[in-house]
Amino acid sequence: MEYSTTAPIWLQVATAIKADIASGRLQAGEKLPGGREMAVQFSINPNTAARVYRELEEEGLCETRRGLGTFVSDDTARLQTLRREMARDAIGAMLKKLAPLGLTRADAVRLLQSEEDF
Amino acid sequence: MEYSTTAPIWLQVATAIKADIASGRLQAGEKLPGGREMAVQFSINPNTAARVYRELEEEGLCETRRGLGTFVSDDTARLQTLRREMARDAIGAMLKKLAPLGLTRADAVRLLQSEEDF
Amino acid sequence: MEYSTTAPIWLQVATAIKADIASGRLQAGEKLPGGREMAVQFSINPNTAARVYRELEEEGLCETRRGLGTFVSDDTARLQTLRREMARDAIGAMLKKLAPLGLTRADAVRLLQSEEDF
Amino acid sequence: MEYSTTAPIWLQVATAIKADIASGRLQAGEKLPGGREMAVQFSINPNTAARVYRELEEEGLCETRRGLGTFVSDDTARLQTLRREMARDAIGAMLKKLAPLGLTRADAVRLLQSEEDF
DNA sequence: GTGGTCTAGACCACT
DNA sequence: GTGGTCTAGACCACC
Repeated sequence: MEYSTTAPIWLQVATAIKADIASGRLQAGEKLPGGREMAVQFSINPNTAARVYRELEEEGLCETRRGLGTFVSDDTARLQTLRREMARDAIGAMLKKLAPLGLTRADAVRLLQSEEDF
Repeated sequence: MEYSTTAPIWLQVATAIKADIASGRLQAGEKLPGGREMAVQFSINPNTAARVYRELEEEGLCETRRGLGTFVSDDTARLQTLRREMARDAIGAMLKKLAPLGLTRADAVRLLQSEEDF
Repeated sequence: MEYSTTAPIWLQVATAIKADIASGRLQAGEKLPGGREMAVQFSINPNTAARVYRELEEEGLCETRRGLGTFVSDDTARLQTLRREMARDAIGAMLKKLAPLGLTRADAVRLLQSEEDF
Repeated sequence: MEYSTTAPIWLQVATAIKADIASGRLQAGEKLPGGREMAVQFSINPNTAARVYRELEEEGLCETRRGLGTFVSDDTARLQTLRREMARDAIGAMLKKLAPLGLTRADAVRLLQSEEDF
């Protein structure tokens, strides 16, 4: 058996910010805190903060403008894709857990439509 | 922000065994490996293995009979409940991730029924 | 015939503490000595001390707050139940010893009301 | 704190036999098994069996007749006293447990007369 | 062989 | 400082 290890901090922070973007708490084009400021907010090293922005940039969710700072992408199509990716991931994870119980996608639909409060 | 830590080994192993019980890979009443044997299988200390069985016992999924070993509970009602709990958890986790995206249970149903392959 | 064995140390200590809680020598919400301190007081290993607190916690008599310590439950209803349980146990044990002598509960009442000093 | 130790086997066996005498399972004057026979029955050493009879004899509950064996005392007054002693002990033990709960003999009577099933 | 108990000592996370 | 986790190894009781 393989034991799980903690995800790197930069990934945890990046994921949190992705969630904020997908949910709209961070708007398209909005300015993100600078590296030093983020380092304080998240109690991390400035180098780690930079790693976070690099990750978000590579995913096309942020843009860094020299001398101005880092901004949420204003590519609404990309942002829309992000939402779809996250929904897709959430559903995929559920189906992956349900499968070993012998439950299919149809079963999931049935359970969701049942009156139980999940 | 709170950073995640690794789940304790005993919990990871217990969770893996729970999954095996829920999926039927481990049958009701079946004997589980002894503490020392499990310690070898999972590369853990016998005391940690005992911790695993204690957890499963507290959840009513195993029974330990002194001098004989530990066995999967033969309480089929409990086992059935376990399956329901796990399905419920999987669905609940999904809804929790979908909510911040502005997606409801009805949206989840719609997405599951769409032709996309998740 | 089955010969009696000594009760495990953790149970003896737990029982002593239960008695202190039931008698009010330990008040609801009161802080109990930390694991290491208890280990010294009772001349046991810190791990055994932890076993004691685990037992008391499982019985709902203590609450452990990480980084703070272990405290007597402030659930007065539970504490009241404990008193009733202990009284019930004491009476049950007596009746169990009296039964083989052909003495019933009514006899016990009669003996208690007699002027003999027990 | 003082930890309990196991009672000596001879005492445990003697106590078991006392209970049999008090309850009438062993009648006044009845012959008890010989030392070797008892040793087998209780899985103890013949010397330990002898120790058991010595104890019972000192308490006036048995009589040893050279060449014949050991017999339950036919002193019915003594046997009656035994019954009273045992009842007294049972009640005394109960009161000793009730005292720290702030419960008196009168409370014990009240509890015994209540409709609860102990 | 099994699990149950106990000791000894390490490291980590939380407060 | 606290409790939580993990390791290592001992001895006992039960089957």
